[in-house]
Amino acid sequence: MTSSRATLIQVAERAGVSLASTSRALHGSGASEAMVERVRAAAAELGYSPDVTGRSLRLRKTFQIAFAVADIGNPVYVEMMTAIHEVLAPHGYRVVVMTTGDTPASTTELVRSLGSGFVDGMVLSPLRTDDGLVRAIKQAPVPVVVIGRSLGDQGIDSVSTDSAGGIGQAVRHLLETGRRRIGFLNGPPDTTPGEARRRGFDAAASDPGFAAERVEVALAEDFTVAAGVAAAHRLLAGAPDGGARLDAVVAANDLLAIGAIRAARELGLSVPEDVAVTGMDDTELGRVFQPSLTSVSLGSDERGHAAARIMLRLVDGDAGEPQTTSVGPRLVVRESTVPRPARASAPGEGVR
Amino acid sequence: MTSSRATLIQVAERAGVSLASTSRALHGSGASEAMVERVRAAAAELGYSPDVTGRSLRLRKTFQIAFAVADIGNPVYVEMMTAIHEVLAPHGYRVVVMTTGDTPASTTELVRSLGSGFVDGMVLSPLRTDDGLVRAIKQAPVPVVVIGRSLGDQGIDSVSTDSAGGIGQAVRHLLETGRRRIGFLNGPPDTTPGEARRRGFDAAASDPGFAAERVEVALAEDFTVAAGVAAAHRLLAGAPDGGARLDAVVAANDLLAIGAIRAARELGLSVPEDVAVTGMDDTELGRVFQPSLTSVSLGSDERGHAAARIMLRLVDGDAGEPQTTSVGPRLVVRESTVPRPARASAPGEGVR
DNA sequence: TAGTTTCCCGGAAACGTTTCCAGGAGATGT
DNA sequence: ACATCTCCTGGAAACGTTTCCGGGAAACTA
Repeated sequence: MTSSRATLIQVAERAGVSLASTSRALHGSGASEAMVERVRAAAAELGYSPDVTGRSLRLRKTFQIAFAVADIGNPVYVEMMTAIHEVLAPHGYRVVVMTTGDTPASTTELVRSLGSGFVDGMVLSPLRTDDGLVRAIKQAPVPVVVIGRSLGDQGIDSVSTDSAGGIGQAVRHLLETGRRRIGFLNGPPDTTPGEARRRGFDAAASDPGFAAERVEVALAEDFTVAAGVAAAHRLLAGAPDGGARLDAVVAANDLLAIGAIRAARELGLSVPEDVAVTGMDDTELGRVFQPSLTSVSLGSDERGHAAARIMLRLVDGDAGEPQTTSVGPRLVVRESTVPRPARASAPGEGVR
Repeated sequence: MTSSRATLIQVAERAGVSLASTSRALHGSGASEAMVERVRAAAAELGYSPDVTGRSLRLRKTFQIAFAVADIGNPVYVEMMTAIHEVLAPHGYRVVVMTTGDTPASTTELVRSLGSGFVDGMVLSPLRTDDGLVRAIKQAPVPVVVIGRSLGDQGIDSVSTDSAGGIGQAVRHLLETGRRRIGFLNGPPDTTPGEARRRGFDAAASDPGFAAERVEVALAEDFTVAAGVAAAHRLLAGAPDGGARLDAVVAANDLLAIGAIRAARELGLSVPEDVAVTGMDDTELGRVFQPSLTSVSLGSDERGHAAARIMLRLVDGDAGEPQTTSVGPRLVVRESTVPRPARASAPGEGVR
């Protein structure tokens, strides 16, 4: 917190050369060996470090990428952010975290604010989308890569995953392991993830091979453990018509799944013996939980990586057609669905 | 991704007034009512939004604050980041996430890079510290607030917590609930948190009222669940001299604690009946775990809030003496230490 | 040796904004 | 009616950097 910093002009004076040469010697090309040495020495003496705001203004480039989600505390988004940072940092880009708010309108406002030019691009994972948001993204003054929905046909670069298909994988797994009375624990259906999960479950349930005898659905107020506990209680409290109790719960989310396990325990049911539970997202939380959680991985880190790589391509001016890249869902079977755990691996397996 | 954006000059031309007046009309004071209206209209027609890089250059202010830690995926740091963002965003500051690397040297390098002026300040939580880092922080060209160690006497603004005292609270709690053979599961002792925990345990163990009959220590390779499992196995495998097995484990961290619970289960021990386990940090993970984890809260969000508020004060030029503010540790008793859970509250208690 | 190319260097402009400064117009006071 | 003051406006400079452009010297070719 000391003396004001040295500027390029001062370095130039110190080295006794022009400003232009100084700049060239430090960054660009076209400087003689002697010049480079001389300027370097002067810069070192003065402890010069280039000012990025001046640089940004001239270059029209900030070397910053925004990452915007509704809830930066959500483990899934944390994983994405980490992945994005991993890819971007080595290329000299900084990551700015932002929150979208819950509504399409607030998200749209955020996208519009990109006009201020504080970042070179934005990786966005909107919780809810509408036409206005899509329009805003298309008109954004900097590249926007969307994680969550395939908007390639809309002319928007996006990284998607087949979470609907993932729900299908979970359902099939439960049927294959003998479950017949299946509850579907979803979050708010007006969100992008909620809508996709619902679609996935409906598709699975209308499959010819769908052998379930009983199906019930409950909606949690949001994608949290607490909401999951409450909704799962309704699901597991007992069949309203006196039918047999559910023996499996497909949760839209690891947090909801853990809520379901908790509710089951509170009702005196054991997991997986009495009721099997599947989650989605394959979070650390689910991996270390006891019983460890069977979950559909949606490759949060892969998606983050992919989005970041697309972003790098875009900010380097390599435009090309907007495209949707997709990472496949992958069921990871753990203790919460199979009575004799398939834990053939070493202690602490799946734990980082 | 369309036409290049409108500049203030274009707004001025459109409004038919000078550049200076345009700027004043939009931000500053000293513009007539008519002028403001006229300029506003022109700006609206052109869809003008001010360019922050130009603004930053002139104002010598970026409205950005860096948040730097070793591992941005760590739940504790995520909580801090969220808290910091909550405080700063309403004041118009953006948060830039950065990683310090594992060593004091890499952290020092990061602090030095602040000379480039891409942020107005940095909230830093270094994993390891040395004299060079302390010097670099003191000489940093922008305010730095350190979370983790009290460096107020070194002339550095910092937010600390008494994690050593927190370990003491955990130990006392275990003694009070009848435990007598206590294991201490620490992380790398050369880290700031590791060192503080060790100090705390040593202090507790040398207290006159320390009634334990047996004490053992194990060091995990890092602060992760996997490392915790491995180290806890050593701790719980049985006393080398054939003495009675430990009946309590004080872990330096929630992740290590969960590792310990897992190891206990693998050894056929039940928690908390056979062995009680305490964690530290009071993370979401520990709250939803089964058994829910008795943990010492170090107020990650409080610390984040405090650091952000100090930062706001600093960037607003209100210097004052560097100070250390401290938030107290707070033991939260849950199922992992008391056989008959004190869960008097509603289902899903402590779960967000 | 003269002409041509290559290589470096310095001057100056530009990126978009805020603010200092001077001046003009109108209002107020005597 | 004149001086003084207040209020508003426009010109111009400044923040720190990169890069275009022109020119001079050196190196090459014929």
